[in-house]
This record gives sequence, C-alpha cells and structure tokens, in this order.
Amino acid sequence: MSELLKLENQLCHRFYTLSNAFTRAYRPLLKALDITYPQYVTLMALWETDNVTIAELLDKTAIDGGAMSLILKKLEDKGFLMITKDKTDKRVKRVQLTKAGEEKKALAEDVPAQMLCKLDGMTTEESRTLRDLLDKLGGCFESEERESL
Amino acid sequence: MSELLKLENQLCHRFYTLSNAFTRAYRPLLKALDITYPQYVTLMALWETDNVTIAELLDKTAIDGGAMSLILKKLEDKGFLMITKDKTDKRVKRVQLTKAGEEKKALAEDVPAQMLCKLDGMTTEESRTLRDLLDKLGGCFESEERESL
DNA sequence: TTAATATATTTTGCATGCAAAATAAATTAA
DNA sequence: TTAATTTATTTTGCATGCAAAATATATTAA
Repeated sequence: MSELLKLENQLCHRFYTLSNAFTRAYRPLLKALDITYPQYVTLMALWETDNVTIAELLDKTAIDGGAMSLILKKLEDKGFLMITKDKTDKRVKRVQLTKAGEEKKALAEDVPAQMLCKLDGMTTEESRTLRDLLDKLGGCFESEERESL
Repeated sequence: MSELLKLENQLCHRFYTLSNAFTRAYRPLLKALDITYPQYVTLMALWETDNVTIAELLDKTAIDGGAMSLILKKLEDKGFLMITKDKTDKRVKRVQLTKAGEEKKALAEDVPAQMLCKLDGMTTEESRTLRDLLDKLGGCFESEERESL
C-alpha cells in the first residue's frame, strides 16, 4: 500500500474536513443573523471598508465571482446593502452597506468570540503558529495560480 | 474597528481560502483521471480498504451523505465501482471497486507527488507541525459535533 | 406478534465553488 | 474614427455541502 495515497496522509483532506467543520460550526451562529458563511465573509469585508467595487470585494474575500453575484443579490434583497453603477466607468458596480447592514455589525460582534470558545484546547501560541503556517501555505498557491495566467 | 471582525484575523477564512485553493490545484491533475476531488477522496478510501459499507465510507471520507449518494452513482456510471445490497441486512449497501477502479490507482500514484511539488517552499518540518496542529484543531470540532447529538 | 422506534441510504431544496460563455462598456490599435 | 481587444460583471451548467424529509428495513418494546 503506497503511503502517499493513504487518506490520512493527505494535507488536502484535512483542509477539506476542517473547512467544512468551520462552516458547520458557524451555521447556527450565523443563522441567528439570517446569513450564510460566505455572506458573513462579504459583510466582514464591507464592515472594514465600505463602498467598494465588486472586483475589490472578490479580491479581499476570495469568493468566486459567479457566486458573489448571487450573494450580493441576496444581501441586497435582505436590505443589508445597495449596488450602484459607477458613474465614470459604467462597467463597474459599487457596493455599499445600508443602515441595516451597518447595524448588523453590532449583532455580529459576538460571533468571533463564540467561535473561539468552540476552539478551546488550542493555545494562543498554537493558534499563532498555525496562522503563520497557513499564511505560508497560502503563499505557495498564490505563485501557483499566477503561473496559469 | 473591532479587530475581532477583521477578515485577516479569521482562522476560518484561511481554511475557506486554502481548502478552495487545494481543490483548484487538484483539478487539472484529477481531470486527467476523469474524476473530481471528492471522487478522488472516495477512491482513495476504497484503494485502502475495498468492499466497505457506505456508512464506513462516509466516516472515513467525511463527505456528506447526500453528496456521497451522487458521487457513488457517478463513479459507478464511470465503471470504477459496483454497489450491491448486503445480503444479511438489506438496509446496508456495500461498495467495491471494479477492475477499472483498481487500475485507476496506478494512474493516481503520481498525483500526491505532483501536488507536493506545488507546495514547494514548505519544509518537511513545517508540514509536520502544520499537520499536527490541524489534527489538534480537528479534535476541537469533534467534541463540538458530539455535543449536538 | 403488533406497534413504536432506530438505522442506512436516498431524495429534496437551497447555497455555493468553479470553468466557460455571454454581456456590456472602456481602451487600444490600425 | 472604426475594429480589435481588454476589463468588469453576470449567466450557465455541473458538482458538491448541508439540513430536513422521505424510504426501506431492522430492532425493540408492549
């Protein structure tokens, strides 16, 4: 049995599993806010910097373009943001939070802490090390994805 | 600006991004084998232990049950495996590789190495540390998910 | 044994992730 | 300026991930 093809040796599978676990863990917390995880990510981006281009939002969130179209539509329908055409360049659309969207932030303030609770057992030091390794790994893919342009 | 809600401080977003990056990186490699990433995971599980129950496959792969139904159907259509009813317990279905499914393994042998290539820059030591931290993090969610039973 | 309950798997409905095609508008080249 | 090309965003088609409902079968309780 080639060790290389064993499931337990796959880094990718750990990411697959953990990413899904995170989404599942967030679900009940976000359901209370009436949003999904990608919608939460989109809103976090906007709470940091409002009135941005869709392209900027794609860059920051790493969400798929096609998916973002629908996500923004849904967030607009829920009344959290507005989408307007840029006046100088009509190809561009700008996204900006509504009053309701800004206020949503206050309700979301608790979410990160609640999630950290669930991750009890990880020390601060371990979290930091993990974060740094994740960022290094992310760097590997960035160069990888630039190649295919 | 509350630091806690900044996107760059979210561990979850790193997992979201990296898990997607892995899937994207695998896509061209797996396309040559005519399979998707979850299908690859399913086959890896079977290459390790063949003739298993669907429930066992779900356990090992951590793939969603509903999704697994379709994945197995597709792998069966492609001729890589067969699904048969257990004779003693008719609720149970067993999955077993066909000749073609077993032979597919030889073609997949190169995939892990090709992926490791892409992750150049990570030292063996770093990979090990990362793996251990990922496993520890996974443990946090396991207890979390047991609670909700 | 019959009814109630538990287990294994599939189906359904909704929300992405992704590649590729389609649109629309702006920019550049001829 | 007109045509060709590039850029920003949406649409389309396919493959999941997930919760919840539906099925089928087995097990347990009354």
